Amino acid sequence: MYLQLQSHLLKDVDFNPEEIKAFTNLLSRQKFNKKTLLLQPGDKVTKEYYVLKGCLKAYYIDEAGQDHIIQFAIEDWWISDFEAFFNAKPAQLYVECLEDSEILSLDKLDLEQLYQTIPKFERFFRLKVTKAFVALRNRVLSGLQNDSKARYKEFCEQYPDLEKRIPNYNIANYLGMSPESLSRIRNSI
Amino acid sequence: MYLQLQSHLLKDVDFNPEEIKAFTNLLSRQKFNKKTLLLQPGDKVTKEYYVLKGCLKAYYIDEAGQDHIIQFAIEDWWISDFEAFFNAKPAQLYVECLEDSEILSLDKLDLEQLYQTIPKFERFFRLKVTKAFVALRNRVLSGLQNDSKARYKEFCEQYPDLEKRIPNYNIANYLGMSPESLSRIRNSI
DNA sequence: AGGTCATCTTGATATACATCAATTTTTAAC
DNA sequence: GTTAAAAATTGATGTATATCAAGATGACCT
Repeated sequence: MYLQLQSHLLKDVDFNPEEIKAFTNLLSRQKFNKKTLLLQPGDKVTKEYYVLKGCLKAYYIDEAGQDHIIQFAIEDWWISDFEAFFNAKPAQLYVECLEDSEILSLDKLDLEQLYQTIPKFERFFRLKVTKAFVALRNRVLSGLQNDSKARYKEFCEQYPDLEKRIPNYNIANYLGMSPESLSRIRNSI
Repeated sequence: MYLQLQSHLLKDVDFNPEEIKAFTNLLSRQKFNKKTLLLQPGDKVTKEYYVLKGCLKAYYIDEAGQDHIIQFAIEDWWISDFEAFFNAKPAQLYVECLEDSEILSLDKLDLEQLYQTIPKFERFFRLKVTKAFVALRNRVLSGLQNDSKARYKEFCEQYPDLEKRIPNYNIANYLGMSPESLSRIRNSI
């Protein structure tokens, strides 16, 4: 059950079948329609979400009313308001389905307990955060070092699956440029 | 011994004295002069560094020969090429002293072993990475949402100790603007 | 199919900020 | 303390990209 999740787990840490079972037992499966909000600011964030199928975005709306996309998630990715999740603070982000999606949710309390009984999971999630950290660092670097066109090209190389699937204006937002600019860039390639 | 490190450890996880002892036993202390490189591209990264005293920067030089500062570190901060450290890859970054500095270094192998004997340290470093992750996320957001002036103001609020201590052109680089712009901004405030 | 709404494109204008160049101020070295 | 080197400032100009506005294309609903 959840074969893709299973290989996702085994990619980083060699769990045995019982450990995987213990983990999957904690998960609950749900379907959500496009435009559904899994989280919005103020919510108590008790879960993180693994995408079985579909596409989501996490974004933030600043004081000026502008929204800024922090991450996308498609199949085999995790998404949530991780800051709120880890620090037990209310959400600052929206998490919204860009497509009809099928999600596994993992509860924070269950996870904490799992850490106690099987410390290997502490390792798994440390590795996961570390990878996310590196990806973010590269996003910062890309922003400092590249102009819009180069940033877009890099995005396409890194996330070819996202580029096909996600509307222009969402990608532009993620890359920190206007939809008009992205349109011109696409045209010029 | 290493009182500041001790309280740094206890801030996130309640270690007992033996555990702290086990940790500090792994550390080795060294002094470095200003401009010394602790790491440079190609090095095997076997250590991460805790700053007892001084100031350092980690930066990257891109294909165009431009350098980009990824992080600063002063007293009570950790610094290294974390991507290389965690993934056992050769360094991509330079780590350089901006002042004469006193450093504790922690070896990766020792740390891995410590994880085995005292899993609490796995938790400690997971929390540390998580915090760094959130800080980076905010840096991305700040870059997307603010103009140069607002970014500088935010930097000053967040890191008042750095702002005083680090040369103009290093801060400008970190914030992704030219030294000239930062100078004008400072003048206009 | 037709109509409505969302998304994308294209052109004209505006602006924040980089770049270049020259000068002043600060720091470091002997 | 004098000189050299590094860092910071200031002004003039250029450019990437935002913004504004209008129109074209595409998707979705009944």
